[in-house]
Amino acid sequence: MPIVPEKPSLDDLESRWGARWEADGTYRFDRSKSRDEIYSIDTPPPTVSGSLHMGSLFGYVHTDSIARYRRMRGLEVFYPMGWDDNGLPTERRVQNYFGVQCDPSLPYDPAYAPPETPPGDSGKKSKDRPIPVPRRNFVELCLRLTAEDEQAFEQLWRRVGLSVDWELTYTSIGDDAQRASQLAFLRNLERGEAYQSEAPTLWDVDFRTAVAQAELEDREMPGAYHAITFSGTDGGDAIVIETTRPELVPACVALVAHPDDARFAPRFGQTVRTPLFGVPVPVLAHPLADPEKGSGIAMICTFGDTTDVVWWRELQLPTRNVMGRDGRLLEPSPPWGDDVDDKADARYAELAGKTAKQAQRRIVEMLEESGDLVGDPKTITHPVKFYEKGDRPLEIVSSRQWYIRNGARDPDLRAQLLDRGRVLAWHPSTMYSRYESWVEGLNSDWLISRQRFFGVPFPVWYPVGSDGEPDFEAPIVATEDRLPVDPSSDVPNGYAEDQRGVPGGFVGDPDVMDTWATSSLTPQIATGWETDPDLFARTFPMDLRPQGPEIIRTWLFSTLLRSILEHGEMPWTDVSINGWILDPDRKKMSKSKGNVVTPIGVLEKFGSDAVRYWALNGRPGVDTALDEGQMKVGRRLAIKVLNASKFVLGVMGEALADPALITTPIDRAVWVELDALVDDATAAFDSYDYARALERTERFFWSFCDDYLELVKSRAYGTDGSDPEGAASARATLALTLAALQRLFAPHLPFVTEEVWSWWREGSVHRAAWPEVAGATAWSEASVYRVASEVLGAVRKAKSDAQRSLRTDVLSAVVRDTPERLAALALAETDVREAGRIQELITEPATEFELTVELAPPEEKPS
RNA sequence: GGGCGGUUAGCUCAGGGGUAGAGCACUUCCCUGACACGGAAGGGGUCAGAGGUUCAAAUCCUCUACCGCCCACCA
Repeated sequence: MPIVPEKPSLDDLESRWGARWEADGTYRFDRSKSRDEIYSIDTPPPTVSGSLHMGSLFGYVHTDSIARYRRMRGLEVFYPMGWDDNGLPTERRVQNYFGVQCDPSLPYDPAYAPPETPPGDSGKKSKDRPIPVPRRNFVELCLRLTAEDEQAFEQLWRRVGLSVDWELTYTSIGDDAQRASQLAFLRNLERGEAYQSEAPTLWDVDFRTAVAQAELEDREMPGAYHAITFSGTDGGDAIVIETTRPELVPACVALVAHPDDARFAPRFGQTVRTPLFGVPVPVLAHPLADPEKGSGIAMICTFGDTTDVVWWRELQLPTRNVMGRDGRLLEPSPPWGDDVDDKADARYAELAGKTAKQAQRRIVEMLEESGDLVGDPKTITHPVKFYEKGDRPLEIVSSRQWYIRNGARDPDLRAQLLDRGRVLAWHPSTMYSRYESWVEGLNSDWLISRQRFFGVPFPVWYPVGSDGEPDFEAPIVATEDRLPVDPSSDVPNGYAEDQRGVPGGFVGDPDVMDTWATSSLTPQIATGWETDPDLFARTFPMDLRPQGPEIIRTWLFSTLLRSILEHGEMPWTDVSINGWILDPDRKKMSKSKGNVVTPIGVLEKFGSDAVRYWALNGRPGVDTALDEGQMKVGRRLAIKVLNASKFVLGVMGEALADPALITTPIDRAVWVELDALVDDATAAFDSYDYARALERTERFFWSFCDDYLELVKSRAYGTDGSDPEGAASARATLALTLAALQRLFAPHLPFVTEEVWSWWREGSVHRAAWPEVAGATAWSEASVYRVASEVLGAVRKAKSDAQRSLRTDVLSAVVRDTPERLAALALAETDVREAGRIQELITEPATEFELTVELAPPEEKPS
């Protein structure tokens, strides 16, 4: 006998069932299953940066619904969680939170304690200078803060009902992740896929690190074209160029125009002199020069932008570097030879030490004084390259870095990556084009080294020659059995610690890897690559990679690349790309406006199922507005599930969902519709369209409550005992439909479905079998259910129009409709009359549906 | 500059050759024996614009406009 609470409620479902699932191990991964019985998910490790926002919830809920669906389909779901605690966001947060800054030159202090009253996450920048902290102490602070954040995230994920197996959790800075990162790197190195190179590199002057192509973004910035005169030699006229970066005039190594540009063709091969410094530079031709831009001829500097790098490389120009790694102009003067203006060094000295901005102001004054500035600068806005997390434009400096080949310089590899991307099942399919345009636009190999502190170090040392200089051409690599290693504290085989940094000894590679170098290995890290071959064989390649659209070029591409390089196969078969969260009304949320929506806040206000309902209404890949209205609707749905379940269980008693008992035509008709729903929802989930599955299920459910329950109520109660077979049919249909609906809703509303399932079924609904199409057949051409629903609805409308209660008796009702539909109606006449309180039902053939009713007169109210 | 989406009711969005849909908001009614954390009903739309294909277009094709995103060597 079902045990139904007197007053069902959504209160506390999260904590009650959350604890029960944990205790029962409901989502525990059973690793005895074989690969074809397993569904394996490459969960995105959220960046543990201290803030939990609604965007974090959105995509994860989508994935969870997919995971729950697959689990109910009988697959064992491998659903781990990872934490991305590696890298710059953490470093930056630790700096701000504790008011410290890493100083790698300081020795480790085992007794170190952070400031007693750290500034915390107040959001205000401390006026105090940051306290310098040794590197290893700094890393410890990072670990300490991320551990707290990871707790907060786990609590949030549990609350929202993610069905992950929390025993499978990994972190991107943990030993396993470090080992995998270093191992994969060593394998890349062995196969020649990783290499070192000294080259011009995009450089963030604030973070003082190199930056990869994938981390760039353009920002529209104000700038100005400065027209500047280069005086001719060899009897030629002066040439006017336009530049937005006049401060780089001292770095100029040539002028360049398009080979077909008749204005400059006579000057090709001639020499001109730079203003102020009088440095002779050649006038050259290159097809990349755009005759339409500026004055049609550009100055090439080392280096103002990436085009300069191309020209410098392809025209084999000398280097005249002026930009320092701190974003200030270098001292002393760049190498410009002897044949220069007498005042060249003195003039440059006025610029040296200044930031690019300051230097620009000064050099413009100098150019005005010397008369080399033509007219006033013309202000423009133009796109400037920034590191996506940075605040100042990137500079280009020459530095030694590690790279991994990614197809940018290898047409065969690029073609292979495009082909592989095409066989991935993209959900939605249009997302492939983003991958394609990224791969087609790759212009450099993947720069994986970063001049930072908190990250996975390169497992590499360099021998130090007798001159005290490291030999970068002959790296000493760690052996695989020693991983993970930290070359700044570990010693290479065959050396001793006292040989560190001395002639004839060694030094460790000081850099750490790009976070994507680790994140690109999440499939390997999660599945136990090279550490747990048994697990690896059961879970790799994985089935699904869910992720956001903004990291297709980073996470998705790099993961695919490394899997192809290491395993020669794809890391997964399917990828689902979730949409973006938009603020309500596209207004920016801010604390001052008081309209910030926090996950915890809405989860408490509406309940987890309601918030999931909102998220799951966002179509795959479609940007979705944050909408508390949808959460309200979700809450109402969850309450309806409680009440409808309570009612159905009360009416049907101990009835079985035995199809053989379903003999009444309208019950058969409902069963047919249920079959269609199951078919629809299953197909939707199979194509990763959780939103469609939810929408269809919800639509059926409301009609089931409004119409079917009303229609069969009376018959199912069977109070007069006149139709025992009809009562049994109704009860069996109720049982069948309720069981199906509870399971169809389970991936979306895990808490309320588990609650109502527990009232009458053994075990978790989340381990119950997904409903199957039964192959039901109806007893009538027209759907008895639909005709009866329509008549019932018309009766309700008539009562509502008359402003009468739905309890009002109908003395007589005349239904006009097609003969076919009237025949269908006849099969449900008793149910319709009971539900509508119709005393006499008359039918007349017609071409279309029409209903007229005569209502009982209102009762005199007793005074 | 190249590409991908989008434009449907006041709002948030489904639908995708055959009479325009849902929820919210609004109006009216109903405390009916599951549900007032309810329920019933109603008003409200030239489906961005223009052309084309078709017996029939919100839906397919072409172009235009605007919005968003991705990519691009950005002097």
